[in-house]
Amino acid sequence: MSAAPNRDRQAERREATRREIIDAAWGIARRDGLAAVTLREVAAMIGMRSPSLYSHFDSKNAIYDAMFGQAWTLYLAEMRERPLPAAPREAVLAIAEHFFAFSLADVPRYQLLNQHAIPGFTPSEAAYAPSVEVVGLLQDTLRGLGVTDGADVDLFLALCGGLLDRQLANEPGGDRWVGQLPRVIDMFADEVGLPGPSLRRSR
Amino acid sequence: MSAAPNRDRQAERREATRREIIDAAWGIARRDGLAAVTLREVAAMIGMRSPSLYSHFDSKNAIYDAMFGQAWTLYLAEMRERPLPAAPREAVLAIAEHFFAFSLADVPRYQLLNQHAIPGFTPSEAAYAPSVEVVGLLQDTLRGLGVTDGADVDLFLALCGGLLDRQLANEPGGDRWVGQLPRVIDMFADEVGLPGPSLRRSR
DNA sequence: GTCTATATTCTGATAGAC
DNA sequence: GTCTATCAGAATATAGAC
Repeated sequence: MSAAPNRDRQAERREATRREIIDAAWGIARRDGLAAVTLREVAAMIGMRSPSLYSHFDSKNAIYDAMFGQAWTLYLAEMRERPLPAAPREAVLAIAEHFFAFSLADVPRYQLLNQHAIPGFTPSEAAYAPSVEVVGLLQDTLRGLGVTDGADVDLFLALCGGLLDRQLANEPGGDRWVGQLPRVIDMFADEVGLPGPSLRRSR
Repeated sequence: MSAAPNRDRQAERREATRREIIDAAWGIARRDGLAAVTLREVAAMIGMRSPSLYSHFDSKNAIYDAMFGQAWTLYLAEMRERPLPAAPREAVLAIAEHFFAFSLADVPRYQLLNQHAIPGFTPSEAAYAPSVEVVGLLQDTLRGLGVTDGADVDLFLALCGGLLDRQLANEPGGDRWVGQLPRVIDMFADEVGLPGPSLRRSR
């Protein structure tokens, strides 16, 4: 019931080209910002002309869409394979630290995933799916640690995003805000009643 | 030592035209978003042609710059004339509620003032000045309430921004995040040691 | 699938008459 | 100060040959 070998090779080649396009777009975004991504330059980076991209993506936004889905899928995979400390308070901090590290490692990626950085772009349902899964996994994980209220999950995301956004907006590259993460996680853990010693004093 | 009356009238007229241009730009931004502001449409809204705008502003970014300065100046004025409750905890909540109301009343304005929403735009020092004054006034006010550490001011801004950003990004028009403001201010007040009863139970 | 060539549209900005 | 006319350039996207 499998397709002919020739078909497999073609599909593989197509997928490889799609990935080349997406990688080139990420490269431009990291170098010059998300808005600087143009079809001409994406094509040029992989030795193509811009119209050829339309053999692989229906539009420019379809490229952003693929980037969005790919990045959330990567984050989901990292979440799944990442071991967590047994102590609830330490575990919540580890989740937040992972999110911070992922975000700070690639700011344009953070802007695409978490801010509305591209005017005309709204992710498709398919690309949105892994981000929904991330939130679901986060909810399950937090529930396992004792955080059962959905509003508490919202609060956790707001606290993390608040530190990250201020850091990136006011002092990119510094740690004036993100350095307060243990303190904020302590506040959160106290608020929702997680046991364990203070994260700040025990370090 | 004053200028001739004719000069005053001319200066007034010039200032009025500048304000017309800025108001038209705000109108477009509120209707279609910040990025939708074009010189052609700004000019059309006040019965002009786009090249005429260059008699009043050096560039499109100079218009954004004036909008930025104007909005922060307005917020600064509102802060100054707004009375605060005597109880520290209530006062901090009132400051945050004012910030939320101002932000939610005009989302594109919030994006211009607090997010990096315009790719090529960086505010000039002159336009930035009132925003620095706002932070200074906030620091002074919080100090008067017992919040003396600069890191605590950073924390306050991160907490407020975190709720606002998540609300606007995920559920504009709702109150799933901003409704948690009293809770978050309670957390902040507890953390920095402000006296007074819980804001949630006393309401 | 990739190419050349081009359509279409829009942008901010400038030149120069009045 | 405002206008007409235009520049110079960018962008996404399409048509059709190969």
